[in-house]
Amino acid sequence: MNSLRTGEVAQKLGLSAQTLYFYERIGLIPSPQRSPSGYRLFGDRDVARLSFILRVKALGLSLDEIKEILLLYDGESLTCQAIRDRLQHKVQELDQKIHRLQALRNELAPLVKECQSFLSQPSPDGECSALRDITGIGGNQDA
Amino acid sequence: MNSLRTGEVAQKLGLSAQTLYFYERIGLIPSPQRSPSGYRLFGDRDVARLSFILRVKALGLSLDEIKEILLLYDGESLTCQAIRDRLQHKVQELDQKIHRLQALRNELAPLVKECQSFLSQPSPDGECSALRDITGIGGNQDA
DNA sequence: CTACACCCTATACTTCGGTATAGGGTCAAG
DNA sequence: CTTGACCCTATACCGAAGTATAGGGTGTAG
Ligand SMILES: [Zn+2]
Ligand SMILES: [Zn+2]
Ligand SMILES: [Zn+2]
Ligand SMILES: [Zn+2]
Repeated sequence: MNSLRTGEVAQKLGLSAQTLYFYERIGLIPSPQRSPSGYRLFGDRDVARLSFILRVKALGLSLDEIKEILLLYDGESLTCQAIRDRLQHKVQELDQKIHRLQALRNELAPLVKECQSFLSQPSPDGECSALRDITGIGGNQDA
Repeated sequence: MNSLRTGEVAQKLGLSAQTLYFYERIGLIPSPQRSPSGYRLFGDRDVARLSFILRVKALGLSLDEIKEILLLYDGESLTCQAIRDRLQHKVQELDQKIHRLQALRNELAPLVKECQSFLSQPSPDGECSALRDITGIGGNQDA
């Protein structure tokens, strides 16, 4: 029975009003009721749905993935299995992303070390090997 | 003395011509010489610069970060220290990103496990606790 | 009545690293 | 001379998740 206006919901959930419009536009939430003058009135269910969205978003799911889950929910076919499949898929994606980033990190880190040791103990030829490795050119040079 | 046309450079480096135009537009590479009829003619230095860009991009630096380095290079102030600072900064950013993703992963994984064990051995009340945790609502429900 | 806070819609803009398209020019072979 | 491969510019578009702005309506307090 209690209904909140856009600004109140935004305040409560830490969103902007624009974000609420946006979620409505992309079909993540249904268009809420309106007051006679056209103001949105969000009921408890609307707010609960938004809370769910934010909770799951914080777990790292994209709005599209959340929308998929909510479609199942709306169709009353949101099962344990469906959730499990999606979360598992997401975990795998996260693992892949983590591995890729670690691979990059492990290529970058040695170069830093190399530069570091060169800075503390320059070799006689005056050129850091990491700098040379990266540029593939050597230090500065013209034409 | 040998100069390549756009398509040849693109072919050689595994880029599209559009990408070359794009790099030129954003100032990553200088506008190369032109033939009398207006065709781009990339010299050895141009190709070397592009190779550098691709090499460093493969290390995970953004085009903006690469541009910064190239500006130093163009100003002949590309030092070991400058490179080291940038790479170190990047490594730190990668570390942060990795940690964030791992935190997400570690929040998600237990939920998958919970659903998994519920699927193999449903509890009497017919509701998976992970499903309840996530939705904050329980299974399906209306108004 | 008027100021002000709040609300509405529609549209454009943001970042990033390009890709796609439209509409035209150049050049060598046949 | 025409065909076809190549080149040019300018512009729009992609995904993701919004943010910003313009231009207007509503509701209440003084
Ligand atoms: Zn996926
Ligand atoms: Zn160095
Ligand atoms: Zn940074
Ligand atoms: Zn479950």
